[in-house]
Amino acid sequence: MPEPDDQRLYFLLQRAAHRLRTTADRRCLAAAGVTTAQLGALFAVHDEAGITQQQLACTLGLRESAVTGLVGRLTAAGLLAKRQHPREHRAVVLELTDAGTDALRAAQPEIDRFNTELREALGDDGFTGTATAMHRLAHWES
Amino acid sequence: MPEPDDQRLYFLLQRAAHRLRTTADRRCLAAAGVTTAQLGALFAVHDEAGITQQQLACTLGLRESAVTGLVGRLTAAGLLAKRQHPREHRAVVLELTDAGTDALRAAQPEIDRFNTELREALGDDGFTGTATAMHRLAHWES
DNA sequence: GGGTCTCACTTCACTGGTGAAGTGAGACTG
DNA sequence: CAGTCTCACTTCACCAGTGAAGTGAGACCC
Repeated sequence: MPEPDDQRLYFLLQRAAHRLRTTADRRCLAAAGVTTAQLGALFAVHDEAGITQQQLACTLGLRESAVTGLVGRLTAAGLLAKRQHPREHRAVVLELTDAGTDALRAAQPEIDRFNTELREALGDDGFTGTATAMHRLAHWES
Repeated sequence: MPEPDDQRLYFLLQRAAHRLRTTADRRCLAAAGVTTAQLGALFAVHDEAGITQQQLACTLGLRESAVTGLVGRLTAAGLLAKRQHPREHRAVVLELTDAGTDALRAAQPEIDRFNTELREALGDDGFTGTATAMHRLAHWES
């Protein structure tokens, strides 16, 4: 029988996301010195070298101003490098430094472990079902 | 067939949570002048008048320092009042002001609408399944 | 009576996000 | 060729959170 709390999916989801985020951030900081938000950016640049900040914002689902900050912290940490775009004077292209690649490699096992634990916690069916639901919500219109 | 993205439940969940949060915040700000984080605190105080900041932190799943800030903004806005605890000199007890009650009432329809839309987007089964999963993750050990 | 302990709360430096306003070099127009 | 437009990026004020260190009035023990 669902309690009233179970009706308030929104608050439940926010709490779960917050819980997971702090846990994962702590682990990734210990393992590779980066947060999961930073890892997301590093992964995006790894998957598409020479990406612009605007494209990165779109990929991560953030505003450009958020990306300015995120990229600023990553370049300050020496994990990312900004270069001028060959054709578009306003744009910058982003690339991983060696240290960035190292950080990505150092974090990978922790990410895999975390995902495995998530799968164990939810069961295979719960895991894929939740992934589907999250995908739907992330791309939900209005 | 699940794409590789669907394997990375963590990032998917963070994106969905972020998406929902910004949308819901925008709507609640327009309807009642408060964010969903603030609504969470107001609801908690409404459900348990005379709650302390420590209990509130526990209820919301936050650190006490986060609650200091949250309560500070809410008292500054005149939605919450701090009083001295009758027996424990260090503690403060929180209570809703009339304006706080009004804000809660103004936000309620928006919350209900949002939850209904969520249910429509996921389907009844998806909704309850997701709620169960979120509940499990929010109370997950380690 | 004085010293120490307790512990709810606060403060500080930081990450990470929004949204609105600003910037400025190149393209485009007359 | 001067004026205007475009638009990727930046800046600013704000909200929301962590984690570590600090604070201080009352309780407790000699």
